[in-house]
Amino acid sequence: MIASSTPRSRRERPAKPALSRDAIIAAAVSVLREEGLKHLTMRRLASALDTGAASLYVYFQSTADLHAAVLDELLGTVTLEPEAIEGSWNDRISRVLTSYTSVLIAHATLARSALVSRPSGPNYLALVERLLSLLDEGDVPRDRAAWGIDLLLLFATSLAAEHGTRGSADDIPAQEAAISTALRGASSSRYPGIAAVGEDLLSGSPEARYAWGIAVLLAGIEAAPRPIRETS
Amino acid sequence: MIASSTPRSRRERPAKPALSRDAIIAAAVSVLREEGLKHLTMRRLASALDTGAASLYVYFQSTADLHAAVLDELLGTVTLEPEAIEGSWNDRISRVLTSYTSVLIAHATLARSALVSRPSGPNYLALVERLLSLLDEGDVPRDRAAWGIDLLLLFATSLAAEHGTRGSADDIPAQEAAISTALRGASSSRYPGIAAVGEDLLSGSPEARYAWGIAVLLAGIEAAPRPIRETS
DNA sequence: ACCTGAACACCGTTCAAGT
DNA sequence: ACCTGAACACCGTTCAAGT
Repeated sequence: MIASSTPRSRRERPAKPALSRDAIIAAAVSVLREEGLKHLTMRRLASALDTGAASLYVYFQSTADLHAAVLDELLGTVTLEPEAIEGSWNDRISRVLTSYTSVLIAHATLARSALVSRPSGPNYLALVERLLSLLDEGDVPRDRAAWGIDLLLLFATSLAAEHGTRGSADDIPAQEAAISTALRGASSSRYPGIAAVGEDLLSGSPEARYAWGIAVLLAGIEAAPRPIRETS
Repeated sequence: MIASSTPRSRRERPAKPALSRDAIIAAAVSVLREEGLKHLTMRRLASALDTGAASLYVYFQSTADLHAAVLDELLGTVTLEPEAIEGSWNDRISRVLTSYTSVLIAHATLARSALVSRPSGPNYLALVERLLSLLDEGDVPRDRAAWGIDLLLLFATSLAAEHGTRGSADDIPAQEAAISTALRGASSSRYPGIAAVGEDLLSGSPEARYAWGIAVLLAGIEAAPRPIRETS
């Protein structure tokens, strides 16, 4: 009578894959692509892997840890060597950063993770390396390049974070309308400066503003010497 | 027998204050100060106000909406007119932005809200107004000032968001150690640029880096003309 | 109009117990 | 060592019902 639990050996279905750090990251990326970061939770991911949430804690200490790993994975798709070789080093830096930003924007909310916990994986290092060499091409002094990269990446990351999750795409117009109304409605007696500048505070496409931002940073990095801490 | 529910009229305790947008914001700020944004939830806030979470939805559409209101409230404490009148306009701008950043840092995670949904309340407008006038003092062309303010505030906000919630203060050293190890461990054959720059990628106090960042932006804003979209 | 309790549909993380 | 189910302590938001 002992119905020995036949192990139903030959797989009856896609053979539940063995758990591993890489397998989990792969599944996480696919959940991210299909449902967004909001749904990339330990529980949701576990169910995608046909296991329980607790099992994931063998591989990741926390949700933040998981997000960092996923981010590093995505950073692998950044284009470090743009096709077009012509163009100044400025242009090439700008293109690399644009690629970085669009990867982050595509995966929305993830950019905010990047802001909170700086990545330090191999793909991030490769990006830093590339930026360093481009700044070197432009004869930017090494000490400024070192700090400048932080600024450039912070800017690119922030813009992605901003665009990233302005809620669902639906309320972007609503929100811009709010800001726009606030600015336009600003009484010119209380806010004369704002009234004088007017529409220009909001003008320009995101792309134009982004490009100008990079230009400002590069010009500034070339112009502003690093502070010298000297004991007079 | 009808024990008419005596309204126990004269207050037996601090007289539950009437609900109102302002009262809720005040309570929210105090929860924020005492427990941090992580605990500033609809439910927690409701219980501080001795009511149910559902009641708050009469005044705020969502948690994001609530956070925006709280942020605007805090922006009221930014120092727009530093005492010391001496110093260049550069210094004064730097001081205003520093005040803005420290307000955001003090209330940690909130900076991330600022990144996602740009504030548009009166206190934010006052800040923009002040920055405009300082840039005007520095003879920065109006069109560049308009876009430049965005850059300056984005930078200040991002830095606050970065410092804001690197998890609990405990693991900041751990995280910096991770980055530091990653950078130092970077094989000099694979990452020659990083190896060459070395420690300098991580050098400097946060304050020095912040100050340099502002200097870079101001120099860049003065140097980089706005793009002209001309139909040749 | 405002307020409420209860419900729906979720979370992260821990832990004792199994293999 | 790895995996699991169940539990603990929470969430945001909606809704019918009350005042």
